[in-house]
Amino acid sequence: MLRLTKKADYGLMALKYLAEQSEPDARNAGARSAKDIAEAYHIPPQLLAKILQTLARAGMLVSHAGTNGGYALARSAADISAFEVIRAIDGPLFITSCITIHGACDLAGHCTIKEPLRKVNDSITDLLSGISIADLMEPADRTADHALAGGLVSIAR
Amino acid sequence: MLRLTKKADYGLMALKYLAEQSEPDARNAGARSAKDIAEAYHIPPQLLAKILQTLARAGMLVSHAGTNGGYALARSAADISAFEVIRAIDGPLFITSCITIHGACDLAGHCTIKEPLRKVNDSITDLLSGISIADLMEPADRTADHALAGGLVSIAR
DNA sequence: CGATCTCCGACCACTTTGGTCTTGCTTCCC
DNA sequence: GGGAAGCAAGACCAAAGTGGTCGGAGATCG
Repeated sequence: MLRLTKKADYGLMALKYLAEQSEPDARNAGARSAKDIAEAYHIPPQLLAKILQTLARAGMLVSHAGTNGGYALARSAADISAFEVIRAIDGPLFITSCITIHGACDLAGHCTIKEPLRKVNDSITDLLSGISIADLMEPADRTADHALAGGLVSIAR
Repeated sequence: MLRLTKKADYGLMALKYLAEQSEPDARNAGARSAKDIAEAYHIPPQLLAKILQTLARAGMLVSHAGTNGGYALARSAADISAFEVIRAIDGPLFITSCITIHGACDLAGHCTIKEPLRKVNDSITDLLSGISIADLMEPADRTADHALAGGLVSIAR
């Protein structure tokens, strides 16, 4: 269905939340517990915890255990792309099922449509790569226009 | 995982096959049985049959029962977009799970990332809408370049 | 008219996803 | 140093969606 999973959704929301919280001041190093984030968005705490762990393992977040611990962005919000997040959570994304990591189609010579679709796949990848967590924080309208017209992709209607 | 299902893959392949077969001459009105197409691509015949039924119901194919019957394109290959096919088979595609047909997010006010992602969603929709079955038939390299550079989307690397 | 071919709709099994529970480890505060 | 707060990591479960199969209904042609 060409949709990204709820987990990826949650991950993006959490990153955006962390980016917002850590920005205004460095009062508490921007560390927020998984529970806090989960409550802010009304999502299952334990599920979010697992997602945050994944992102921490992928190097996008740093975790701090113990009292007053939590998660914080490992990098600047502008340096984390939506594609990176989705890839970390949902795994490598391939638009067609016949495109494997080896680039070989399981239908060998029969599948003749994979090449054009691979181009589409690349386009989507590029599109998502050009959108950072920082972009998500901007006012809705400006955000997309910025991301789309800001040098990466332009759509001609 | 942002992937389209095998069914959609099969559907696109079948449409491409029908477009190719019906093009050179109108010997048999371009009608091909589901079994023929399935054998050509080595995919389960009955599964393909179901997919073709769906496409027929969506108005992209016309079916003809009985001996020497089969399916044929209802329109020109250039008038059928990849998006239309995917939408018919996999249902409406929404990149985020919180974007419903009503446009309302199930997390009410909490979900703050849906607006930027909706733009991404629209971009992908436009991208797929600009690719027709006819485009799939062209030589691989020219195809994507044509579809991408041919007025719809341009990628700046 | 009837045999055969093809479409058509319901049905079933498996994988993936979303979500929960349990256990253990690390850090901070008293 | 002991306990509480919080992360880490694993198994586990239920629901949904996907991939695939089966038997019947209807049309065509000899």
